[in-house]
Amino acid sequence: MAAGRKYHHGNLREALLDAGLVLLTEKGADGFSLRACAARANVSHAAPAHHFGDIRALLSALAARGFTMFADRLRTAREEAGNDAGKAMQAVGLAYIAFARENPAIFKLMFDGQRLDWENEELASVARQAYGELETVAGPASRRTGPAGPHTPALMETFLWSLVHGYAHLSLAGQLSPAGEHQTKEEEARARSLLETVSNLMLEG
Amino acid sequence: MAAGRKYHHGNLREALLDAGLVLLTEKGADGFSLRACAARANVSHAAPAHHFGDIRALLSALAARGFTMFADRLRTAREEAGNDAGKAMQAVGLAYIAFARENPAIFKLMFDGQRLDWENEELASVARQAYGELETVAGPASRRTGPAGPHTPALMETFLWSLVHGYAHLSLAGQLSPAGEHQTKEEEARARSLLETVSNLMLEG
DNA sequence: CGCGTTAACTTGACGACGTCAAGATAATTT
DNA sequence: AAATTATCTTGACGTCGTCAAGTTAACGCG
Repeated sequence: MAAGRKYHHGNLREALLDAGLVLLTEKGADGFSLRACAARANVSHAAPAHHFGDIRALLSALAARGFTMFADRLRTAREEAGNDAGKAMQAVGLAYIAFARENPAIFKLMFDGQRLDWENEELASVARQAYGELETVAGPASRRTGPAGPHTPALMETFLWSLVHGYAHLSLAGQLSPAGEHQTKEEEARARSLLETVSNLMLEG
Repeated sequence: MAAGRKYHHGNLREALLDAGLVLLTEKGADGFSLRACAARANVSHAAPAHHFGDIRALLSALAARGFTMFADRLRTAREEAGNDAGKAMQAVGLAYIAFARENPAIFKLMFDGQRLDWENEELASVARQAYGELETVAGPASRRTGPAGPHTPALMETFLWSLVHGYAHLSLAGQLSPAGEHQTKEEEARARSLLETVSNLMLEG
């Protein structure tokens, strides 16, 4: 057995999640693997199997952690924005995009859908929490009548969600800045004016 | 050497792309691999290396094919919608989402950004073409003044793009239908009313 | 306290993957 | 016809996720 490690780790499950989070944030999705997680937690390559049946379960638990951080971030933004519906919507939208840009690998994992097990109740629960924040700020945009039918709450939520999620995803894919440029500042400004426009259209249109 | 194959394929490059496209559409992203492409084209596992230096180059060429189909689809939708700006915007938006739902693996590949080589000029060119369709239908929404600053063309393009892309991506991630349900019909209707609302807000707001 | 049971972890193996190096074959050029 | 070059094969390497079997330590029970 390799040097300096006890047979019983004691808290391997959490240690593997910590390791996974570090790998994802520091090395990106390419640097992540089950074996790399195990190595970083100082256990053998097959140790994770006991706590997570397969890599799908590990990724789902990681995504759940991501959604928890995500929901916290959105909630904080909403609370700090106060009672102004427009400001709240903009703040939550910007927080959504900022989180994606600051945690690209985790964000992409959270919305993978292919590699995650959505039967996992913890994952579904924390994801629902994050969605709740969008519900809250999109709610005031709903009304009984509109130019093209009623603006139901569900429709306004999908509207806002699609918009900020699309912006975030396109930004991570490098589609919003001309090839390879790291124009963080400029993209931040674009996101801001986009959300100003959107909140105006949704709330006053 | 394995039975029934000639040493010189003659058109291996295209055959590999065909194979890749079939694998992606039939087996999904998990069923795709360089070796699987080679096997399907009836050549050895290392044959692709000569036409595509690495898997990145093969994926980029595949994505380029995807963007070509995509741009065609968007252009057709726009042309069939006629001169009504609202109808055109809705038609292109719906085509964007429909393409994603009909070609999930290719669509995800096209917007991966991690696995693609955007220095590849063919890829960049066809992607630009697809974006041109969005430009065309988003253009009429721009105006010099708005409630929150000017609605520049670039802003309206980003608006529309983010919205339809976000909807498409969330739909593929299974986030828009409650867990595992294949509500194609219902999601189609949701997309339709969403785009009606959006085009109204963008064009008349 | 001691002993058996069980949980936690290791070791080694398997097939599949992308990539590289070396060799074989066929088309092209001279 | 010979030499060169492009194309493709074969075999190998290290890495990956997963499985089976063995080893160690913790826990429950007499």
